Order: sequence, then C-alpha cells, then structure tokens
Amino acid sequence: MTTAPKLPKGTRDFPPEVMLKRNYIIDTIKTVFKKYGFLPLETPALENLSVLMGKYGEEGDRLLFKILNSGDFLKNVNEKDFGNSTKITPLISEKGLRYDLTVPFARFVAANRHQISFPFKRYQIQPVWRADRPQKGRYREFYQCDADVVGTKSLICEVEIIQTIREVFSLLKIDDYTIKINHREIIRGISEFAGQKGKETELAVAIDKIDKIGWQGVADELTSRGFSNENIENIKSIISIEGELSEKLQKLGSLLENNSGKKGVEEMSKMLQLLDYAGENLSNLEFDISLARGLSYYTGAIFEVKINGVQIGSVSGGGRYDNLTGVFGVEDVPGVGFSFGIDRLFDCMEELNLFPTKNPENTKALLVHFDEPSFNYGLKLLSEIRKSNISAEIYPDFSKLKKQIQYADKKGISYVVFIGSDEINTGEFTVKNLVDGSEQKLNKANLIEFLKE
RNA sequence: GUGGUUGUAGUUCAGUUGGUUAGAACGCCUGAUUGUGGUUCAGGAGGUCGCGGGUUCGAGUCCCGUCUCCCACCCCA
Repeated sequence: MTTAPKLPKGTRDFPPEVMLKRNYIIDTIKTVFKKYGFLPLETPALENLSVLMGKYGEEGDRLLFKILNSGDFLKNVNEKDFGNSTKITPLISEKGLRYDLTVPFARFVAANRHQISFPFKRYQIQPVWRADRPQKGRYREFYQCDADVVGTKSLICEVEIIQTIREVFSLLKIDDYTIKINHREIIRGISEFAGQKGKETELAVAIDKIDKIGWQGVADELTSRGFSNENIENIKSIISIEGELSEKLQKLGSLLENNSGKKGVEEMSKMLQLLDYAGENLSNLEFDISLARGLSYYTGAIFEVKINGVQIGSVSGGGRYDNLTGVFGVEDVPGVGFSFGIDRLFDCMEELNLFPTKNPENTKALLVHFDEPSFNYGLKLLSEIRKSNISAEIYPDFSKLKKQIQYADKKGISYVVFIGSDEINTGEFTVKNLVDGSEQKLNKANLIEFLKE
C-alpha cells in the first residue's frame, strides 16, 4: 500500500452510496419541516470564541476546536508565558468551530431581533465539531438537524413537534419507536416533594441515567449529591408510578402539591388536550418520569425518541427553554426546539433494512452501444431522454457490451437501452430491466414514457 | 481528559514456542460462439504485515514510542 492519506481522527468521508441514503433521510426531514412552516437557516462553521466559550460548561469549553489566528499569531505572547496554555490560548486564538447549532442560532436571534418577526420558526442542518474522543456513533465532526420555534410560549409548538416526529418516521417507514416526554417543572416538583427544593439539576443528572445504571445506581449518585435516604425514598415512590400516560399524569398530579409540580402536570395535560384536538392519538407516546435530558437550559416539556429493537441511544430529542438569548443579553425569548440525530437514524435504518432499494436520485437508464455510429446516434436520444427529466447516461468508452452492462449493474441503474444498427434502422429500441431481466422493444416516444414510469 | 483494547491484500480475517518465496474468502481485472449484466468455470493482479526505533544470526510474531480504531468512564448527538 502506498502511504494512503489519512483523515483526521473522528471524521469520515461519505461516499456516493452513503450520500444517497443520507440525502433520503435529510430530504424527508426537510419536506416535513417545510410543511410545518419551518424555514431554512445556515450560520458559519466559525464563530468568535467569545460567542462559544462558557455556553457549554467547563466540559464544553475543553471540547471546543479552537482556530489559530492568522499571520504572526505569537506577536502578543510574552515569552515567559510559553507553556501556560490557559494564558496564551486567548492571545493566539479568537475563533472556534461551532459546537452545536443552538448557540449560533441564539446569537443570530439576539443580533437580528429587530428584523425577525416572531414567532420565528427555522430549521438548520449543518455539521458541528467537538474535540471529543471518538467512539462508535460519536464523531468529531457530525451533523445536527435542529428545528426551533422562538418567540411564543404556546404549547401547540410542543404538539407540532410530536406531529413532526410522527410524520418523519412514518415517511421513513420506521414504526416501532417511542416518543418519551416529561416536563422540567415536574422534575422540579419531585425535587421539592423529595425535600430538596432547588436541587432539580442534580436530580435531573442522576435520574437521567436510570436506563444505564438502574435505580440503585441512581440512588447511589443521589446520595453522593447530598440527598438523604428519606429524600431518595420519596423520589422512588414517584418514579415507580405505573400506568397509561394519562393515568400516570393523574397519579402524579395528586402527589405533587407544590407549584412546580402542579404547573408541569397542568402543561402536560394541556398538551394532551391539544394533541387530541389536532386529531392525534397517543400511540408511540410515553410519559417517562425519569426522562431528564442533560442540557440544563430546558425549562418546560422535554422529549426524547428511541427506536425500539436497535441498540443505539436516542435519535431525536428536544424541549422548551424560557430564555434562549439570555446569554447574549437579550431577555424574554422563549422557545422550543428539537433535533434529529441523522447519523444515528442512518445506522438504525441500515440495521433495520429500511432504505428503499431504488433510489430516485440514482441514474435511471444507461445507453449502451456497439460502435461509433450507434454511439453518435445515441447522443441525440440521450438528450431527449434528459429533456424529459429522466436521469440517464451513455457509456463513454467503446467497450464490450458486457462491460457496459456491468457498469449499469454495479451502479444500480435499473434500465439499459441498447443502441445498435438494428435500432438505428427500425427506430425500435431494446430496453432491458436489470432488476428482473425482462426486455422489450419500444419506439422513441414509448421508451421515454416507459422510463418516466 | 482518565483507563483499557486493536492495527496483516480493496474488505473480513488466518498466520502455530520468533525460522526460507506471508495465506484464505469475498471483491477487482482478463477470458469461456465479439448484440446482453447479476450464476458458473478457468486464469491473473494486488501486502516494505499502521508508522518509527530497539532486542536477535533472524521479527508479522518479543520490547519501547507514536498514530489509528474500538470499549468503559466523563460528557454527549
């Protein structure tokens, strides 16, 4: 092997056969987003570090990719400070790669708040970068696919998120999945109920791991975070509530008498009511009291979607936040957002074999020829086929028929059209279906109609 | 960021206590009545064994470093 050039750690190429499938997912999602009134937005890969730093916690700052200043980037650095990276980093790097799409979006909203008319609905599908250590399904460059509505507190936004998820999954033919929902105020209420008012963040972080480490693990973590045995028993009594969605909600409502708990239960009930008005049922919906989601900026409803029967984390998630742009000094911009994990969706669909065998983006027909006269004759036919909006190509070299057909076969092209002296003389073209092997003769007009299908 | 694991043809992997020209399968190329692919058959090409150093008469095999991949934690999509 000649020294093959390598990719940076945690990055990938997407070859055509992968891109066709990725585009299938992305196009499906875009179609649904548009249908629900979301408009596209893109922001730069680079942001000023002042925008990025401090927004993701200490951990996040460590995972930011920082970009070295151009030119004589050491001119401001004192020689004594060499070796002290915390001191010289701000002097040599002012820009970084975006870490997620939410902060750039918040920056955009804060900067353009006078031009934007609220409520503002946008979607954004772009790569983000994190200097994390890669693992399976964890990359240093990956795509996020976010949709947010800002400038309204209406719960119809939450309901529309559920509808959007259902519609996307239905189009992708994914039917065995669970949309878990919960509410941050409910977690807050539980914290208060447990006797640890105000420690909902600690509670949320611990409780979120229940799927992974089990109840005992959560209990241990709560202990280490300062919860007493009595507190933990109280939490357990809430977490272990069983039943149907509305039944659970009712039981919870009767237990949580504090303001937060009541508010959470009330909003959840309202959402279900709106869902019903919209003509939607409760299928695939699950009220998961242990669902917390790590991001601390959520304040209202929270969502997470898992595909059943596939060993992979959530493929979609989101929630409501009160104050998107607060970090940029612009208050009172509430909103709700969610995102699809495209890479994970891809893996799930691959595993469940849900990709369509025929990809509409692929070439539909290949023209094969025997000699120069038939090649030349074929060029005109090719143009006419393409004019009818059918993707087609002609084999560019004078190769054996076998080779030409093999090319079509490998590329997954469904039809081969033969151009030879017979065809030129009669005007009847032999077209072969490579999927089932059938052949038929058609004149030009019929051939084009046939390929249009 | 912490701890661990892996690395041999395009791909998935064999390779015995270190011992001559490093193997298989699939894939690829060529051919089997030069107007027909996916099946079959016959040939063929392709590896300085991740990279760098060390031990040894001799290293794919042992040691050190480095990179990569993967796993757990942290965190997260």
